Amino acid sequence: MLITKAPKGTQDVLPQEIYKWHYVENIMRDTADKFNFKEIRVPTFEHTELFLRGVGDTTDIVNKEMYTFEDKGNRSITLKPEGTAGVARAFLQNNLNQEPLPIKMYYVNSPVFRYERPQKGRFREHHQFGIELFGAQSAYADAEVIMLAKTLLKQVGLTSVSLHLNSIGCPKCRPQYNQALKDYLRDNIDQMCGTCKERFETNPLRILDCKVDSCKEIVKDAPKTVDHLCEECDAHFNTLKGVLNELGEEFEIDPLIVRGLDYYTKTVFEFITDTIGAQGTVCGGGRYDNLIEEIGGKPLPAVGFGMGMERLLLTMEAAGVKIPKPEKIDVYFAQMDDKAKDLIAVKLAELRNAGFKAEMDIMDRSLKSQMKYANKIECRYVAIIGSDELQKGTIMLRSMESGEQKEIKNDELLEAVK
RNA sequence: GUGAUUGUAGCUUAGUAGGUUAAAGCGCCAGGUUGUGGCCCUGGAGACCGUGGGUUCGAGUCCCAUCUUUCACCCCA
Repeated sequence: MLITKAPKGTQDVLPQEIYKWHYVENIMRDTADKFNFKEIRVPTFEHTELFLRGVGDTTDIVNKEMYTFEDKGNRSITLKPEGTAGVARAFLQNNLNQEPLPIKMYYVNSPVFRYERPQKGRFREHHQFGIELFGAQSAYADAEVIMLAKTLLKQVGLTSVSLHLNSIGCPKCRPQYNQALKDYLRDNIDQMCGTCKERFETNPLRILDCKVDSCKEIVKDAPKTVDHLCEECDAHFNTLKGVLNELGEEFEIDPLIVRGLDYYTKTVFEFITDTIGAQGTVCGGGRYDNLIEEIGGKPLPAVGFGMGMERLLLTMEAAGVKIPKPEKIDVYFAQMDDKAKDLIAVKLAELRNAGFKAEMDIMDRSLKSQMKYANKIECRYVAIIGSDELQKGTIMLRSMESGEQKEIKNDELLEAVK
């Protein structure tokens, strides 16, 4: 039984629905291209160490959600639980910092693995589109990345996915903020949940993200990161907000988004929808100025985001976005005489070479069945060749839309189906 | 990891208070006289009733376990 069942939390994308994926993938490529980002493809798995260092070994993702195993050479390998670390690794390994900066890259349909309990909009394997921009510290880089996401959403027909923005500061201002937060929480920490008690020591920032009601209540009036930014971070954030306003983009400052990956600094943002259930973050990203250094490179600023294909598709469906169906088949060849098959094969090749989408019967069905089949797979024309036509050197060409049918010469086919 | 939920033909479902050969619609395949689709008609294939135990003379229908589905928590795309 198990061998005919996909593992929990994974999904097949079937031939009948693949056009939906192609549709958004094409828009992603086009949009990235307009912003002059270039595609990068990196491995599906990396050395576990990369994620421990890059994503952070106190994060939930690394702690309990990674698909980690030892390969036959005793290397610890992990299926990537997010897209950025692998790209950063490739950036360093291939010395892309020696190329003219900034380096602007994207990836499409990149599989991401996390051991989670599946639910609506959440899977053990999902696919991400993502953007990484290396080398620019300007807030205009943040704006560019955010605008790319925004444009993309618009291109796929989504206008009501809201942008939530925050700044969580940098290593310079973080300690002061953590101090302020701890000072505020200290009196109430007893009433908070177990994980928050731990976070209080290891990563107080993440307490802001806690969903336990009692914790949320306490956190509600906690100091905000945006009020404790150092001069540089504050200026950066103000510039970003300024550009977005200038561009007429709506956003909401959400002091509680902190993101679950340790590499983020300064800007963090999410595009959130309330139409697809509890897992409403369609796109999440931010600035990660420490990542490159963290994994062994010279310090280099960077910004990026990841966008979930499955969630995007769900959101589009919820919004009633109409995705164009694949093009019809131009010509289907029906045969009523074995001797016609070679001729059909030749005609078929001619049509295909000329750029048409064409098929022939390879099931040896009756003419009636061939017609029924042609109808089901949606053809513009059926070209019928039986012994009569074979003799006369003609083809019976039937329009499946109008039902009209005419006999044409063999060599008139290309012209007739245009 | 926690809580709840689901599991009958490819799909959507029906299966009486447990009782003989498990139904239907859609889909699929084939026919409906001489070489032809979309409607209609007829026929056919297709289900070890998720799996493994148990209760019972007898279980798709009851019990247990397990896997799976779905939703939520958590986390995140």
